Amino acid sequence: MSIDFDILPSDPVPIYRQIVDQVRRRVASGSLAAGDELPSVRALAQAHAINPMTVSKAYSLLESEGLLERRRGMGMFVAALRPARSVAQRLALLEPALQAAAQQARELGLSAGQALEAFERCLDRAAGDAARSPEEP
Amino acid sequence: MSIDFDILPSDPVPIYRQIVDQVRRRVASGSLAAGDELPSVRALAQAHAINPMTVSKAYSLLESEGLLERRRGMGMFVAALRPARSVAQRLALLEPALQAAAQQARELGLSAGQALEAFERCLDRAAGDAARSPEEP
Amino acid sequence: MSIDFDILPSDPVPIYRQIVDQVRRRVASGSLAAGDELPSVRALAQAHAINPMTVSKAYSLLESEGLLERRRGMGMFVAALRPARSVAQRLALLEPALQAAAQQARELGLSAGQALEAFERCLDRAAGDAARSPEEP
Amino acid sequence: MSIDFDILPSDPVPIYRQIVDQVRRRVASGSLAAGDELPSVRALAQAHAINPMTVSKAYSLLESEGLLERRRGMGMFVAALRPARSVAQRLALLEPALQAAAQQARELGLSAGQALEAFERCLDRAAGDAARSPEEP
DNA sequence: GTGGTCTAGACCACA
DNA sequence: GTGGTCTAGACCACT
Repeated sequence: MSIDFDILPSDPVPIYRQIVDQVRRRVASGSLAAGDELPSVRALAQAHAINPMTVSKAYSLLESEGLLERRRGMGMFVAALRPARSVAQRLALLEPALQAAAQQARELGLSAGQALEAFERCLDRAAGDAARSPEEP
Repeated sequence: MSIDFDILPSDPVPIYRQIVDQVRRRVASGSLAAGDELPSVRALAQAHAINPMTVSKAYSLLESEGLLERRRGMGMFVAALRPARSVAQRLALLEPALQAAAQQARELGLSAGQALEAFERCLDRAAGDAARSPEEP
Repeated sequence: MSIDFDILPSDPVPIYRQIVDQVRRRVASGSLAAGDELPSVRALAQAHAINPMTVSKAYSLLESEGLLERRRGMGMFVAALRPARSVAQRLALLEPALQAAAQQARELGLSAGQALEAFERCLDRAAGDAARSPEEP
Repeated sequence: MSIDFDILPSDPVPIYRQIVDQVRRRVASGSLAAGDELPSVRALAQAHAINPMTVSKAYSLLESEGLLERRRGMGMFVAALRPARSVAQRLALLEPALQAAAQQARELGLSAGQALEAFERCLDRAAGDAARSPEEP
């Protein structure tokens, strides 16, 4: 309930990386706020049928990054002093993915209009997939 | 000269994959046409300070895929009977990159409009970077 | 009031260990003398926002070690027959910390003189921080 | 020959941490210079009879810290642009260990002179342990 | 050859 | 209950 991760074991990007990336973005967006508790290593591992060490590795990375805070014997929490970032900062985090897509579109000889239209469809689908979209009432 | 690759050794996607993907997309778009010659393994390796075996692996993959043709003593060429693909086919190749970006945008709490706007800027920049844009004069 | 602990929850050394070590050293130096009362578990826990069980664990260790004495309903006291130790014994307790620092200094390529000078500054600062220095008026 | 680590499996500080700390200090001192290759994960693991994953964990931390650079398929190297640090910077790295020792000395009721003398003996011993001291001819 | 990832499971330490 | 550390060993990917 507090947070559900999308883990795709078959994805080429490693599982621990999927966790790291999702936490990063959710903290940036404020959907994970300072002080929030994360699911325990064991709970997350069991929920997705992955190894606890894989989860632990992700959490450790996020801790050494200053995004999470370990409270001994109690669990992992979103670090204090981690306010949600501004729209500009969040757009900067999105930039690399957009640039990669733009380069591919160019190499594929697609027009900007064609690429934008396809992206819009993807965005609609992504919003629909979410349990409840943050966009509309 | 005929073709310049964007190789980023520090990118998480392996170098040989970067080469393979770029060739695939350029053949799909027709910017590499049947019969065109590719840079020699040595030339490409030297130009980007990468291992010749890495280039060779990429070319071999593309050859076994039927996209390239090795002419002994002469080099690698785009195989005949490799017409550019339709727009729909090329959009399908672009899809994965767009979906990844869309998911990230959602996790970052960005609206579809904000994401689209940012993507448009990336497309403009990508077009500007190209020696000559395939879209308009 | 009688004794103030330096507790750093983020320190890699566990909290209960920080308490145990500080009590041990203060008893060795005589700054905690036989019969002195220690702060109650609750008081110490509240003062440093730590778990009472953590304090309790530290006190229990010190009790089983013979350093402290639990007087029912009254609190914890420094055990009788616990004379301050000799300078040589106290230096032996300091040794591990000095050896660790010496090894680090060597790995950092610092000369003995540079390390000693820096240590002297630390000692001065530590003396200054103390309410009243045990060395001179 | 290139680099030998001091690994003490019985030390309370975890093995991977011992490796991380030693690399950090050696890079700071210049005894490991930019571009130097580190022992391979497997070699280091075998030499000290520890698990390759333990070494790998240490190297990964150092990489994410920017101190080491992974060259795919070739090994780990000290990152470029990692000049040895100034004496002041190296003293700053030594500071925490010195402060801990100073606080302990104070709690033990030892005079600054007594602590300094003991530290000097430790430094002499540390220098003697080193194969060849960097201090004298 | 190199490092990366993941698993399964043990054991420890902390609260 | 929590996370941390380590092992043993498999499999993958890159050069």
